[in-house]
Amino acid sequence: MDKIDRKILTLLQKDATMPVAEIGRKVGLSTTPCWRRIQKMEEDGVIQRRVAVLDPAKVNVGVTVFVSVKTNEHNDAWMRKFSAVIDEFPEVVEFYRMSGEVDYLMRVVVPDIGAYDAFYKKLISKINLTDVSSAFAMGQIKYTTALPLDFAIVVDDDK
Amino acid sequence: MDKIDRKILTLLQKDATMPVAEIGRKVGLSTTPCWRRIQKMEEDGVIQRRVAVLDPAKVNVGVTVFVSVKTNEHNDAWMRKFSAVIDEFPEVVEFYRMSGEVDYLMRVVVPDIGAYDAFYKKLISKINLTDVSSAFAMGQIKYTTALPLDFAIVVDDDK
DNA sequence: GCTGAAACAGTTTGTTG
DNA sequence: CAACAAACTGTTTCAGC
Repeated sequence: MDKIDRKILTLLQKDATMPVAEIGRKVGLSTTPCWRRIQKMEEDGVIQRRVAVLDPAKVNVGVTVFVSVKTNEHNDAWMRKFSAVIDEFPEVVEFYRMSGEVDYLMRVVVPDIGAYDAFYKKLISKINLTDVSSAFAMGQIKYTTALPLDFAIVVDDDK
Repeated sequence: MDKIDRKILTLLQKDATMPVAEIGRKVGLSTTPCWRRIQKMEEDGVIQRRVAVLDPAKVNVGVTVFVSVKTNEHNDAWMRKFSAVIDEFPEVVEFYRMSGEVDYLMRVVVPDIGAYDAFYKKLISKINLTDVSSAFAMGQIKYTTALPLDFAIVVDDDK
């Protein structure tokens, strides 16, 4: 991974439809070497996939709720069970195991508070949760799928 | 938006490189009408863009931190200022205005705790924040850019 | 409004400097 | 390694149903 790879990734994180020839032009490479670099980063799994990003409001999931869960079950089996349950809910778009006060945190997207309540009831019917608290977002000020590349390890082999 | 549109979006949210002909085959449509539907959803802004999704660990941002901010400044001007500051930090990938206890919540991605500390110092040097608390994620169990389509309004004009 | 085919653009591969 | 060009694959447009 060198500076050119980073530039390529920056461009692809913004717009994955950009022709390889144009990417090449922008990073100072012709089509073939640029294409090979992209190919390699896909093989290496640096680029995981290319996806379409939708407008949440336009598909009627304009409300985000952060759900914090505390539990007494601090074991691997329970975590797997919980993960499996969450996997079945497409409205849970992010799910983290936390350190500190809260044990798990998830981001849930729904149309409105009513739909959140329905989700909540369905969730607690599927798994026994000790302590759940919900925080509603009044607005999404920033959301990006683009990761910062400032920390990426630059190997820059020979030059 | 009808059931076919939803199927198309489901496929494109998973893999935006799929040829239109193949999408058509999967939803029971030939290339042209399928292409027109996709085109229309892009014009309408339902599909916002197509992006490359990277592996966080492979670009050295394997650690997620949720940062909660409470403030006394409950006015629009301050919010704009705060937003503008946050926009400058690529490590902040999500930023929400919250209801309840916490006023703002952001998700920050960094390589390690040291980098988080550097981020934190830089942040508080740019804007005066009353009460900041950080919660570290020990692991990302689920992360998807795919929104649930179960809530999307089905218009289904004539049929 | 769909199908099928033709025209076009972009990708992918191979040959050469 | 990069450039160039040929072959291929997918996209976009258009005529006919």
